[in-house]
Amino acid sequence: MARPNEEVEALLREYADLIAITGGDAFKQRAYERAARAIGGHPEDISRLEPADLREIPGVGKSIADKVDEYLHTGHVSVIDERRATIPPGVRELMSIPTLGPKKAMSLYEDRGIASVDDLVAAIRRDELQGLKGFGPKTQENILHGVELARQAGGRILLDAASSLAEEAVGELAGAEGCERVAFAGSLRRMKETIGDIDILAAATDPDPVMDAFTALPLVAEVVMHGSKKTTVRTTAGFQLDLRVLPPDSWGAGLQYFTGSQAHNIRTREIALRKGLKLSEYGLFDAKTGKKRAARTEEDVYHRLGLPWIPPTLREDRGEVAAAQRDELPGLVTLEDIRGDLHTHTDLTDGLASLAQMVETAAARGYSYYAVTDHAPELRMQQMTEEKMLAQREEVRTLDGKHRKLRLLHGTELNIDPDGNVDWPGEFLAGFDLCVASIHSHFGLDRAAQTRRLIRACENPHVNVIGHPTTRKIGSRAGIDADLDEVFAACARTGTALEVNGHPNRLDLRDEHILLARRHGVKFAIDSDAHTTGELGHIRYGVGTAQRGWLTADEVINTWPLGRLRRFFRAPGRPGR
DNA sequence: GCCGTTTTCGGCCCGACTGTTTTCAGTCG
Repeated sequence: MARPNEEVEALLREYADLIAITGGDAFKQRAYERAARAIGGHPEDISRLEPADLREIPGVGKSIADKVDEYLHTGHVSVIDERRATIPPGVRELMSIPTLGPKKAMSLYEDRGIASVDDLVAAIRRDELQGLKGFGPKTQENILHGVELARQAGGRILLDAASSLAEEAVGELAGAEGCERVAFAGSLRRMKETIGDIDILAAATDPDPVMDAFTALPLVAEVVMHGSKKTTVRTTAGFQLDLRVLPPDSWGAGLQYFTGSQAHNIRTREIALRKGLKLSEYGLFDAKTGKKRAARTEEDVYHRLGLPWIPPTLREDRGEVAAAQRDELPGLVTLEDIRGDLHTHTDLTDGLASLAQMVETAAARGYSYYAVTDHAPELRMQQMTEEKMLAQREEVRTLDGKHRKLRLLHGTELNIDPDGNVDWPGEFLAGFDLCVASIHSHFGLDRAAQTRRLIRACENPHVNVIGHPTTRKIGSRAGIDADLDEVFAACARTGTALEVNGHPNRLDLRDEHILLARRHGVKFAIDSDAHTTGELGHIRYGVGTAQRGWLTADEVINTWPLGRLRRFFRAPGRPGR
């Protein structure tokens, strides 16, 4: 579904880069970058929008809407093709090397004919950059180092890995001399699905001991940049951490600034400007007198801008600032709202912990209900049988009541076959408290077939939740191609919940799909899909993703009391249990 | 190229660090 949006985003980004490389208007370049981001993050499939609707997307005006329309109809944009023809594609590739931007890339091409990363490495090795302005020995060394690092991959990491790195660093820095406060900010605080680098913010009057503690962290392999306000290090795995140290009375403004996103910050700074104020990481100041108006807490900064505090997971410039101005921010679902987990596994199938161990951990998490949903027989390697399932149900009923506040639900995770059928006949399915149904095979069916398949699963009266609906795996498998609008409409019509799977390599549905689905009035289940006791904690990434999709607790069925949840599972059109 | 509670023209976020062109441009976030 997101394909056309992603294609257009990439195209507009390329055009923005080409404008920068060829020395075009910097504001025009930024306008294209902004429109690219907005289209990439737009919840609706843009190929279905009329040009007039395209212009409703922030940052998209007549000129860009026309280009997008041209692309959607012809597969090309003539002015972009023309601009492309003037610059070899490898020149843009040069900009992927850290410290090389458009100016230096163009200078390499114009003065030395360098048009690829390989050309550049060869030129440096042959010492052919002599006399080229801006390319002294240190710069050349940095370029070679940057190319080497890029070739070793590194790249973005998943939320759980980023969280543990950040928590380790924050824990260590908290003990540094003079460190009054320390926290992570950036995309990790916004719970973005992958993290490119970790931003840590500390408050101290004297920054030096904190900086020194940072560069001395055991995880540090290399100090990239070391100043008195900002330091950057790289881990042995090639991952980057930034530390900013600010005066303690700038804490709130710093946290606001370094949490981003960049697009959100631009929005808030524009509001500041209109109010005759200037916003930086040091505080909110009167533009004329320079007098400080707010800085101590994030709440102070937002309030002084005339806004309520905006949760970090919303700060993506997807309309949250306008919603805040109208005082219409959603009351987001929180981890504390979650009363139970509806998708988990045990060692009866591919989990690693016993039912008793999983239940014990669920009870310790304070849940009021907990569903075990082991795999059904069509996932052949799990060798599931009716007998095994019924034996597990006995065990569940026995364990139920061992924990005073925790009710146990016996469920299963069914497999949706290519035709949309699931394991087991209806009479057997009727014995479960709930059924999650998921796609585990035939990922390559065409769009029509996948759409039909998912809708049929929704229409099965025994199916309560569609598990990891797109089946994507971050960084390794694209989601299936289906008409998600049709699928979401079917979920709403049949009272089937969509899962927000919290496993860090799934996060499925993802934020943008959640935004789209909730327009249809769908309900959601935030699940861990845990296969170990520790993975029950993954539900927090599901909550983060749900927040990024603007979900309120009422839209999430596993925030409801058990009675309401059971009524939802038996809603009209569904068989009695 | 976009946009509007100062504006349909004239703005467009702001600061840190590095390397090098010894006073600042380029890059980054």
